[in-house]
Amino acid sequence: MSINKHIDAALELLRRSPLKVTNQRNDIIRILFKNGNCHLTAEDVHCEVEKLGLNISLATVYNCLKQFTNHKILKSVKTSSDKIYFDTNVTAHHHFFCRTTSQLIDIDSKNIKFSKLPKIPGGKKLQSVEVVVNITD
Amino acid sequence: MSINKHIDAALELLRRSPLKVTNQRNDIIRILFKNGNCHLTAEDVHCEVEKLGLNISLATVYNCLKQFTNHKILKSVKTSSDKIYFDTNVTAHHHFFCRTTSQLIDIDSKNIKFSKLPKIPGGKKLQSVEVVVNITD
DNA sequence: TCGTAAATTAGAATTATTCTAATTTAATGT
DNA sequence: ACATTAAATTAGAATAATTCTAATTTACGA
Repeated sequence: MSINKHIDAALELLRRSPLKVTNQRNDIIRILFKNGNCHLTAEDVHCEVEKLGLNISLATVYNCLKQFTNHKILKSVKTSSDKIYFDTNVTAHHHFFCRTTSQLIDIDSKNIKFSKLPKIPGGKKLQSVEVVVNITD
Repeated sequence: MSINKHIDAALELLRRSPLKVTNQRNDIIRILFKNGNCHLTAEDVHCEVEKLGLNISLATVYNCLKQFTNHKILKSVKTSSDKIYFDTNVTAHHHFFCRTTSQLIDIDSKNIKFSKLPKIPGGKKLQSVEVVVNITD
């Protein structure tokens, strides 16, 4: 068991999920959550895997990130960049996206409030409201 | 000259831009703007090109859409889908994105109001605030 | 310990998009 | 009108991110 609360919490989510607990999944969770909240691409994670000398294929990295997202261990974020970012913060929140550096920064949901929201089209259900505040250098 | 205001306005924007006015660009503008506000992918546009028997290559469709976006004749929208949607509405506004049907629906900016927005990180400049209201069937 | 469904893997395939390099064209100045 | 030239068009190759395939391995409940 690690000393890192974020890692422990995520490992716990994995154990409670219907997903099987494998060495690869444990390793990937340790990589993702070791620095608290962050935004990593599949390639970022795979680089870290290589750096640590772990043998986890790129396909497995993609599979795990997708499954973790399906099971609310991660959240995926799309921006005007062409990569998928995986966010270790699964609570409702928003993002700054810097178009110069392609960097994502969390915005706590208490820092964005709406005084007006539109009516949901008939027959549809609200799922989530995502705000991206685009910034530049 | 067409009878369609949207088409005429967009053709006018093209003429006023530094871009050269070509048959392909005029044709693509007619396809994009004939139905007023809409959200099309490059593939959508190319299908319509084929259907009309116009000979415009896919590469040209991509080039034109990108140039139109650079010159504010179009706006590009990224969603949790993996395609770029091109929006004929270039004014500030937001979107519903239906995750079931992959359909985009405009939200007029007067229907979303903020009572609180976050402070922009130091050294950065605000570019735009984009809201996506995700919905499902 | 066994059985089986799920996970992993290497590499191929796919998808959307961009690039390349040769050809054609639009718009400018004469 | 005509030549000039930078921009646009094109087919097809290339790229980049991601997903798929099919064979092998593994986790874990019975």
